[in-house]
Amino acid sequence: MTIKDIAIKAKVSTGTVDRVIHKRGGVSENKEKIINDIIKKNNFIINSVASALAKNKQYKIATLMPSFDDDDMFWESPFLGAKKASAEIKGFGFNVINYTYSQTDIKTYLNSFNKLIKDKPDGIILVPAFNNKTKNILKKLELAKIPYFFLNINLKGFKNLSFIGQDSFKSGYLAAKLLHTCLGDNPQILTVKIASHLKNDAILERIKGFDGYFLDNQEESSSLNVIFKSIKSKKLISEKLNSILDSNPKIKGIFVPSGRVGLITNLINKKNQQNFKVIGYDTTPTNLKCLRKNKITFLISQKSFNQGYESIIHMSDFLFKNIIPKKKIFSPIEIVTKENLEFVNIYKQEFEKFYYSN
Amino acid sequence: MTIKDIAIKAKVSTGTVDRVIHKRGGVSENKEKIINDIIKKNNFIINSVASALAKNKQYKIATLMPSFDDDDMFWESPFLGAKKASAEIKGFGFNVINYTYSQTDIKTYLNSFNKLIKDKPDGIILVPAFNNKTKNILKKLELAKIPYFFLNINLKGFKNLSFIGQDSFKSGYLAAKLLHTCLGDNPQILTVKIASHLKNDAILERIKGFDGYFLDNQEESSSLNVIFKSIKSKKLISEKLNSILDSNPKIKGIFVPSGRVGLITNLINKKNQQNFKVIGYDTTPTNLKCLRKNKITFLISQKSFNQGYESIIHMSDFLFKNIIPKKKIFSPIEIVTKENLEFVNIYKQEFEKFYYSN
DNA sequence: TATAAAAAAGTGCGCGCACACATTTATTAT
DNA sequence: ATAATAAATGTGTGCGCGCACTTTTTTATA
Repeated sequence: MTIKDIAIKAKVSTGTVDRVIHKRGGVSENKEKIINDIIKKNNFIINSVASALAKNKQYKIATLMPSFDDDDMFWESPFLGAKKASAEIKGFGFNVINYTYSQTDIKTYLNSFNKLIKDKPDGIILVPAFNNKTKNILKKLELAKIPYFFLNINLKGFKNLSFIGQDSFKSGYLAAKLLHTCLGDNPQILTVKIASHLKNDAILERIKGFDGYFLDNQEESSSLNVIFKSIKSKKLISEKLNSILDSNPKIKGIFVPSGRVGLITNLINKKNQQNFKVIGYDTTPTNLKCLRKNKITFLISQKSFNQGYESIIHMSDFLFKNIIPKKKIFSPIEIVTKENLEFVNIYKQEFEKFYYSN
Repeated sequence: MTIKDIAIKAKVSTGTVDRVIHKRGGVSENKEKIINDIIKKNNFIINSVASALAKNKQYKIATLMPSFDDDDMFWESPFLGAKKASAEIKGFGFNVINYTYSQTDIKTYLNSFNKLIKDKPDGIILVPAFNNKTKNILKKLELAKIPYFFLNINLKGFKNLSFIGQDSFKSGYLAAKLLHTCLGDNPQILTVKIASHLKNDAILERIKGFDGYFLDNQEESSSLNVIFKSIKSKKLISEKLNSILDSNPKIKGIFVPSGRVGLITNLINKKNQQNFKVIGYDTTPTNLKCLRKNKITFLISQKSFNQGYESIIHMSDFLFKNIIPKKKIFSPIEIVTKENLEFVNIYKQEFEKFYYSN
């Protein structure tokens, strides 16, 4: 069934059918009804392949994400996910341009944003940072009526079309549940925080979720916390950490509400290791290594590859088919252990192999 | 960059470029080199959208899966996954026809297969059953040179192009790890089997994996098993089950290597419930209900929605782009708990909403 | 009733490619 | 040297649709 077929059935021209399908107006009521009836009856759906070709329109989607390096590979995943989606939709006229910034250098953030704007993209995928500055720059987008999604990090009070990421509260809640299940009632758990965490909404939400679980499921719960100013002086962290663990032999679990969990567990003395159930976030190479060595019990994955992928797909669906995405698109909260870790980044691996071999 | 652009650069016609791209032969060596160099240099990738339109070819993919009903909804997921993929690739000329059979009635299996064959599909996605009969019918496919994938269940000794499903051994291994982590060393675990399980390779592999874990990680391990002939007489099962649990107070964990875990846990007496860590398979509605009520601790998901989806996508990539799939495509082994269950079928939910509203 | 203006409906081209067919050039046989 | 054949290369059409443009029909105005 094609537009032509419909036109013949309805005894009109293809132009009229086209007008009805795209609601361009200028069609008499009765003909519109006839055409719509035929469309419904035959379950006609526009051939998006032919549509894309005929439109002959080039769309630009820009992404702005933190960069990745050997020290922190986290942001490689969403980048590759976006790449995969880009490859899929290229034939439909979509060009995806990727910009990056350093999470510790606001200048790079603003610079990249300004470059990005100059491209005049049709849609933007943004991992927001530096909340106060974001307000200003996003005003530009709203004035220019450029739709944008937040990826991974959700800021409130913006007119982002969608947020694609994890429900951080619930992921913290799940972390608590896992430790509770492993350690039994009223376990002594050490939560390891880093000062910069306390500025990160997602991490704060995880902690809230973690505490919330025990509030919901136990009569009382006491918690043990340690906060490190920075992760630079590893010696300092190591000393402090081990002294806490030594002097609190009841501690059976360690919760690190960030992707730094591997770094932390590597600083625990050998003699202490494996006495604890350790749970943290993100399947970075460092963390996976610790998981393999039983230094970490569970990792909670954000499925950031999928987040990157989905963000591009949803944006293209919005631009191309005018499908309005949900305000919040939550990615699954995935539990990773030594025994299923090989399947975790399976799509990423597949894609890398494909992409770099082309 | 289009074929035309390449033709101009290489000072040949588009036909010659076409011949090189599709390796149709009949092009002189030097021109072929010139053209290939331009393609590589410019990272040219064929526009599959235009290609699909020009090919003007209709592909048929047939699926043959077990049917689903209120009693067992498991097979709805891969069906919907396949539906989603179908919708995506329809514009590329793909028509997906779904056939079903009853896992307890071999006639329906053969009937559906014969119908399927008559469609002369270009590719087939098959959930195999009745091993001995499968051998015969698949010979027909091999004679007709119709490529086929196995979905979810893998039989050995066939010329299936690919298998898409879970690594059952490893999923059993993971199940053991989870119980071990929760219950500590040398836990008493009851494994609940049903006679029909023992004919199911996947379930046998899970059990192997489960036992394998304890062999790998403990000095010694004793195991407690119960096998039920059928799941029909629930009263019988209930009595037996509770008597075992009553007389073995050391039992702290229950392992059901199949999707019947919800049914089983529902038959445990109230007073006993929640004393155990229970682990089983598949996120069927029944099982999810038990998870919500804390009757089940962990479910291991096969991600069958994705399996259905991926199978169609890989088949279409093979038929359309001649991309040969891996011999075994393993789907992630997903751990589901009460706290992350809402995100598990998120794609399925999304799709259902979309599909049934169109 | 004639005419202008607006609304409705129709027409034709081109998007990038695949493929059948036509034409040109090179090679071999006579 | 010429015809016959094979190899190499070129040409043209159409896939289904979107959109600009043209034509026809209806309605409003003098």
